[in-house]
Amino acid sequence: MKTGITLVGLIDCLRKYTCKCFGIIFFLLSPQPRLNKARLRFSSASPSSPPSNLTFYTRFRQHLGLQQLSLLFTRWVLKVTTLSEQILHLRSLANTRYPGLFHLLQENTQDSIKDGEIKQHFGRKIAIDASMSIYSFLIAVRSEGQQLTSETGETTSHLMGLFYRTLRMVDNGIKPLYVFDGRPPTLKSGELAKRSARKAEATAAHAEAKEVGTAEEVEKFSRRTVRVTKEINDECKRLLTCMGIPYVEAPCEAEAQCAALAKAGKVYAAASDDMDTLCFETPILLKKLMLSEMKKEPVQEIYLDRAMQELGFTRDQFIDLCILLGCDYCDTIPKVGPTTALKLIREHKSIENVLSHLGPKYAVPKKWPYQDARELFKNPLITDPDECEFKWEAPDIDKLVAFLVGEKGFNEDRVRAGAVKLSKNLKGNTQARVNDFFKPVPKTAEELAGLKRKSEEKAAERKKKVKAEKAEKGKGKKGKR
DNA sequence: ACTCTGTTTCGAGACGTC
DNA sequence: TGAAACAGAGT
DNA sequence: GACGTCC
Repeated sequence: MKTGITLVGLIDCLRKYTCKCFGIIFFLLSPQPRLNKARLRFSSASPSSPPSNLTFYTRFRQHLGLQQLSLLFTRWVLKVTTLSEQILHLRSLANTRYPGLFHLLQENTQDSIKDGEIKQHFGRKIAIDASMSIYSFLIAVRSEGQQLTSETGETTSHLMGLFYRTLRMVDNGIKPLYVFDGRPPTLKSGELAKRSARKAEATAAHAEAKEVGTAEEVEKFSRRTVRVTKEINDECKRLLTCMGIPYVEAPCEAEAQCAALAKAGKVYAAASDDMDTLCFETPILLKKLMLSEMKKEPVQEIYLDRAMQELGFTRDQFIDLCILLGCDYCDTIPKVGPTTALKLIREHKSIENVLSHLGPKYAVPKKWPYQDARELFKNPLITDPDECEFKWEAPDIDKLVAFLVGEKGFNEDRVRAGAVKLSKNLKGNTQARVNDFFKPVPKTAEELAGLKRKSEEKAAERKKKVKAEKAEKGKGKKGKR
């Protein structure tokens, strides 16, 4: 036995994770196991063609440096191979997200995307996907790799993140409305299966790292095993209630509910980094809302109507475009990327027409539920926005302190200071709207500037590429576009 | 030349102090 | 999980 | 802006 996972270690692992051996196999077969790269050598299995049982067996035997494996172990290997095929299958189903929609809008429209500052949204109500935020808090709010905890050892990272982020928003005059996830649609099951496989992988890798890996590795994998549990969600809801910040529960996807609220005019916009939200017809999408102040990055404001208008698309066409680009619900057609997708929809107007005019070069996935995906975008399961009651109220300071300080061990002064901010900004609530006077003004000046910025950026982007390659040579005259 | 695809790597919160 | 930057392949 | 702390 030279290096690598020991047989004992592996079996031990298996024992711990009987049902999760998915993870281990996945990990072992992964083309580039990140952990123990040097020690796991039999990793050349390509994702497209799972190794045969024999190949796997042989590799494994060689790896362990054994003449032959016991019968029991052989059986295990067989089982493993079967599982691995399933996993690889799952992986091949991996649907890509929208790597392109944002860029596509950037490059093909003039002013559907506007950069701004957080201050511009003073006084506005904004819907936020709570689960997304909470998830990122659980991953990011850490100290020395460990989540923050109360004295009793309960995680408090999510409360920490939610509390201060909400404070910051309120401080900027934003009235946040949090939207919690319900049950995911069944069409998403493929995606979810993929995720759970990944979780299993991470869990196994995490366990393995704890045994033989470095602290960094352990930390890395611990982040990947993060899950937003019901308890965590409930605590967050409780916190929001104490803070006087409203929330609603979506029957299904929070993104869809956010969009519906925005569409109905209940809130000004949906804030999300996920372009999916646009497909649910939010008139305005705010991207990178919270990054701006600290990192000096602008808040990106995306207008759906302008995007569609400039692309010359109807809503149906826009959705079809998004489906071609790739969404959570179904795969993409191989060889159809952003450029081709745009061209196809422009030419044929709908996926149906695209399909009937599609050359034989393109292999449409056999099971391609684009109609279902479309349906989900057009008629998502949501609660009628008119039935959503939400109000921003004064914080219940006593309860807030009891909860955060009493139960979770937060610093009392900080919590009280936060509560003061909440109360103070609530007063602006009734007055609000002072900034409405400002809005029309920037429209001329800023949009002009925005437009210039846009075209400059685009020009710069293209020139960068073109110039970098061609201007150097001095060969010069290729005014692209 | 253009497009699509695959690989790799990194970061992901918010606050205050210095 | 994903986004960005890069290299590679197919057309 | 680079760091340490929050719990």
